[in-house]
Amino acid sequence: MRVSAKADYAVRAAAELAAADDDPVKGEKLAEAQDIPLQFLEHILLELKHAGIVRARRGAKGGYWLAREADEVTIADIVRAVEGPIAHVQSAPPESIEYRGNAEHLQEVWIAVRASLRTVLEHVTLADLVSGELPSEVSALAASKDAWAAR
Amino acid sequence: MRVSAKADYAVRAAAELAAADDDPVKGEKLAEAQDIPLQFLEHILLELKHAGIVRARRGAKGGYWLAREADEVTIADIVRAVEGPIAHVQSAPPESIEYRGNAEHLQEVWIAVRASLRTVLEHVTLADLVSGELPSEVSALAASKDAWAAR
DNA sequence: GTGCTCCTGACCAACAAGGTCAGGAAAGTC
DNA sequence: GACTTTCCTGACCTTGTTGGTCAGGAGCAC
Repeated sequence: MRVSAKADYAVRAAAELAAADDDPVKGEKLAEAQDIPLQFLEHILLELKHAGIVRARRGAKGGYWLAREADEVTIADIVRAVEGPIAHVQSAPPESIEYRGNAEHLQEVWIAVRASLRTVLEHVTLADLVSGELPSEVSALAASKDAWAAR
Repeated sequence: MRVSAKADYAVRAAAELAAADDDPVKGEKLAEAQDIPLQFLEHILLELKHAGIVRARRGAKGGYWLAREADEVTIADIVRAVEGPIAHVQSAPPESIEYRGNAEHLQEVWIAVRASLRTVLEHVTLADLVSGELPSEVSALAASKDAWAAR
């Protein structure tokens, strides 16, 4: 239940691309802006490219840019591109697991876990992230005092 | 963003203990009831014991039982005992990370992710799980059509 | 003392995380 | 056409995690 460095880096780089608004941005500039190891970032950007989220051109004047508008790319898209499916249990989707005995209703719990993750990740777009205007359900979650307490 | 086999096993075993209601249950019986490799399960139960969730006695008539009432143990307690903190980013709690440039608001997003996980995991108790009567927010999440669709 | 059951550490193979290194292949510039 | 720039790709590396197994010790009950 943790967020990998790769996913965090990917979202941060994508946020920079969203702010650059279709102008190609060099990998090196992204790496500097977000303090990410360049060569590692290049691998990540390649994955985002293969997922159809980002485009790229080589050579002078080359760089990376978003394949879609910033308000049509969600955090979930990016996390899935680099980490794979969200909220799998034992590497399988929760709807495919059969539980027995007293754990029978655990499936519904894991489904609810996935649904709750989706309500955040699929509703925040890169445009939201850059502008800081998160969807109301999300900022409500982040606003409660409890949300900031470690546990 | 996945649920490990260990966490899944731990919750399932705990559900069996919750149903047994303070009678010591042998590891072997738990392993059979939930189809978990016995020796692996013993390690997991040990972790639950160290976390103060479970108690145990050896010898004939020995076994495991819950240290607290089933309605006072949440899924979050169990997941934390075996997987560590929920929703850490790059192995650090989201409230401790500083984001720069266009990713500045990413912190709020990760905080919201953690909060949304907590609304599920901290509100479902073992008693809820065994009875099948999940808290209304949770069953609402699990009930929506979308929640069961793979993506 | 003799089983029974938990407790614990050691070990193991496979894989993921988080990178680095080295070179190739396009795109633009002169 | 040569040269530079920048992306593209695969190979490699170290460390830790996942998902276990194995072997023995320690406490409890009879």
